[in-house]
Order: sequence, then structure tokens, then C-alpha cells
Amino acid sequence: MTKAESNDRVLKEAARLFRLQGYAATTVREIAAASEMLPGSLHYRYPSKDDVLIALMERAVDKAIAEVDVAIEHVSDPIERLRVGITKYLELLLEGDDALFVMLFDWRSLPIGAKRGLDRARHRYEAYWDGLLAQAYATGRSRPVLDIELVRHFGFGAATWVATWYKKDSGRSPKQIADAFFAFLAYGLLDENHRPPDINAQFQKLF
Amino acid sequence: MTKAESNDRVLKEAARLFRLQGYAATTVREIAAASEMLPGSLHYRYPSKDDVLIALMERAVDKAIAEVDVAIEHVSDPIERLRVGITKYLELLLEGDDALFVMLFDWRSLPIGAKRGLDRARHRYEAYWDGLLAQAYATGRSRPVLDIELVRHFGFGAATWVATWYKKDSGRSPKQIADAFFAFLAYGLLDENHRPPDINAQFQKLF
DNA sequence: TTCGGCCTTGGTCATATGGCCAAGGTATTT
DNA sequence: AAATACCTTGGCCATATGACCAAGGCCGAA
Repeated sequence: MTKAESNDRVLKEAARLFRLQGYAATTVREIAAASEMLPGSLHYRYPSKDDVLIALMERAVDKAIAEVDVAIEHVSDPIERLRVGITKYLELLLEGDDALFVMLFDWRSLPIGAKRGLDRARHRYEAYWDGLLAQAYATGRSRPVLDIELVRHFGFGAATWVATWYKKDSGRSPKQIADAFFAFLAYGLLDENHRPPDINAQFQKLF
Repeated sequence: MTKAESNDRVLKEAARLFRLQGYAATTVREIAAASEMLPGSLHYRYPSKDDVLIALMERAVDKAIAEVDVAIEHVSDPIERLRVGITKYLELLLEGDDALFVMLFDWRSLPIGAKRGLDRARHRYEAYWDGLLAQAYATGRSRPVLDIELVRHFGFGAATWVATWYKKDSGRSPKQIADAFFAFLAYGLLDENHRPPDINAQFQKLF
């Protein structure tokens, strides 16, 4: 196994354990054992436990952006790109690497000093989605929403939270969930026949 | 200070510390010190750290349900009740007790055995919201949404996630966020003039 | 074949932690 | 005033943990 392969193995096993037990409750010895190496070897690769977490998060963001990019590559309509991108994101979050989950839910574990690397990774990821949202907004087919950041927060929250309740092989697939989610996000839950007439004006004020 | 007052003090300080540092990273000594008692005294009240977390979560749910109940008491329209309830929930989550936040984000910290108490608390809270949603649904003003649990998951996720980005005294108030959130949830982000005609049929299939 | 760098081995060490308790004090009840 | 239940005190202990390292082996390059 090459150096890169070994390091990947470590990050993968660490992500699995962090997700399962939480960061603080996972020991470096466990990570080493799961990666089939001795604690000393792990220390050689990553001097501290924080370093493992940060590396894992950086890689998760790289991977997520790359995979979503591929998924939307051949889709031209910005709103459809958003839909496809969200679908891919949910697939990654629910069935892919645990690292994404860990990044989203274990960032509080880090001592304040170490949060720097994490903040950079998160910010990179948020900026990526803001780009997709801005393009969708620019089509003019959306409401006159003024605050893309707020939209991202809401959508991101609903999508991310799926990871807390989703169970494999029970009910809906990630794709089905994504379809329902996008309909919810795009069209809302109230019937068109029971809406006030000035919705867009309301949005202008509220967003 | 009475026994109940002292116990409350402990739970309050524990919630603050858990939220700040995470469950595993907080020591019983810290909780004791913050509650102005010695570790032994804390042990007398709560034999183990897990017990503190569970008690804190139970109380958070009791309190949240009670406060939302009061807030919607005099509102009769089910959809308006939902809106007011969500607003109250966001206020509690963002400016109230840290215990609610801890319940939502630190449940993974518990050893599997101790998750029982937590699951009960969470289930109680979810059932409460399902009740509000069912009443709103029964008005017939919503889309023909078939799966209330899915709706709750999406709404809950978006609302809960606010706690991860909200900063006090910067930008919107909890009430403003709640208003925008409800508009998003009820009416969707796409303009009515750019929607397909068969949205309700789509929802029938997707939800 | 020899050399040199990369990686592993098998520990050690100081520290922090959760859980625990015997003894003593304080307040409330009878 | 006496008894009793309640709570605090101050410290102990076994264990687990993150970090660390000297020594040696493996393997490709020269």
C-alpha cells in the first residue's frame, strides 16, 4: 500500500468511527486498529487526533464538490442543475463517505484553535452552493428573494438533517427523498388555491 | 436553595457547557464548578454524567412543549397555530435554554444503552409536532401531501439547523427568521408564474 | 550490493477522568 | 431537645488517553 492509500484508509476508518461514536469518544488507538496499524504508525502520519479530523473534513469537501460538479456537468438549466446537485449531495451524505456527515455534525468537537481548518473547508463548501443558487436565482424564475445566504441555510438545513433520520433499506431511497425535498423547496406546502395574492411582496419584505 | 433549584442549576450549567464544548469534552468537575458545588455533591444528585444529560434532555422537551403550547393557546386557525408554534420554537432554540440545542445535537454522544431515555424524549417531541401538522393538514388548504413525517423531517431540519448559524445581535431576530422560514415552507421559492400546472399531482406521487 | 530514506514497532509517560465514599455538618420534623 | 433525613466535604483510585520516541526493518535507487 502506498502512502496515500494508507492515509486514505486512516481517514476512512476514522470517519466511520467518528460518525458512529462521536469524535471525543473515539480513541486514536481505535482508529489505528481499524486501519490495521499500530498507534505509533498513525502518529507518524497524523501527529494529533485533531489533524486527522481536519484532514478528513478537507477531503470530504473536496470530494463532495468534485462529485456534485460531475453530476451537474451536462445539465444546462440552472434550476435543474440545482435539483440534480441536491440529489447528488443527498446521495453522498446518505450512502457515501462518512466524512461528510462528520464535517457537518462534529465540528463542535474541535478546540477553538483547530477550528480554522474546518471553517475554511465549510466556507469553501458554502461558497460552492451559493454559486449554484445565484445562477438559479438569475433565471428570474424564482421569487424576488433577496438573501441567498438565508435560502442556502434553510435548504442546507433540511437536506443535512436528513442524515439524522435516514435509515438504509427502509422506505425511501436518497433519490426519492431528494425529489420530494426539491418539490417542497420549490413549490411550498400550501395549495395554490389557498394562498394570499401578494406572496411575492411578502417575500420581498421577509427575505 | 432548595433541592429542585440546585438540580436546575446543575442542568442549566451542564447544558451551557455541553453546547459550548460538546458532551464528551465536558468534565463532571467543570459542571460542578460552574454550579458552585464540589464534584461529590454533583455525584449525590446525578450518579453519572449520562444521568445529567438525560435529565437535561427530558426537561428540555417538557419545557419546549409547554412553552409552545402556551404560545398557540389562543390561536384557533391550525395553520396559524403552526406558524406561531414554529416561531416560538425558534425563539426557544436560539435564545432560550441551551438544553434544547444539546438534545438536538449531542444525542450521538450517549452510549447505546443510555439512548433509551433520549429516544423517549425525542419521540415525545416529534409526536407533539405531528399533532400540529396533522391539524394543519386537515384544513384542506395544504397540498395533498401524504406523508406528514416527511414534512416534519424537512421542516424540523431547516428550523433546527438555524441554531448552527444564528448569531445573536447580528442581522435577523429569531422572529424575522421564523417569518421568512414559514413563507419558504408554505409558498416555496419558485414564482407562481413559472411553475408547471400539475404540481399537486407531483406531490401526490412524491410525498 | 550497498546506501539512505521511509515507515513500523512496541513500548513509555504524565495527565485527566468518571465514579466513588466515609465522615461530618445542617436543617427540618416530632 | 432529640432524632432523622438530607446534603456537603475533601479526597481516593483504577483506568484510559493523547502524545511521543528510540531503535530497527524494509525497499527502491544508485
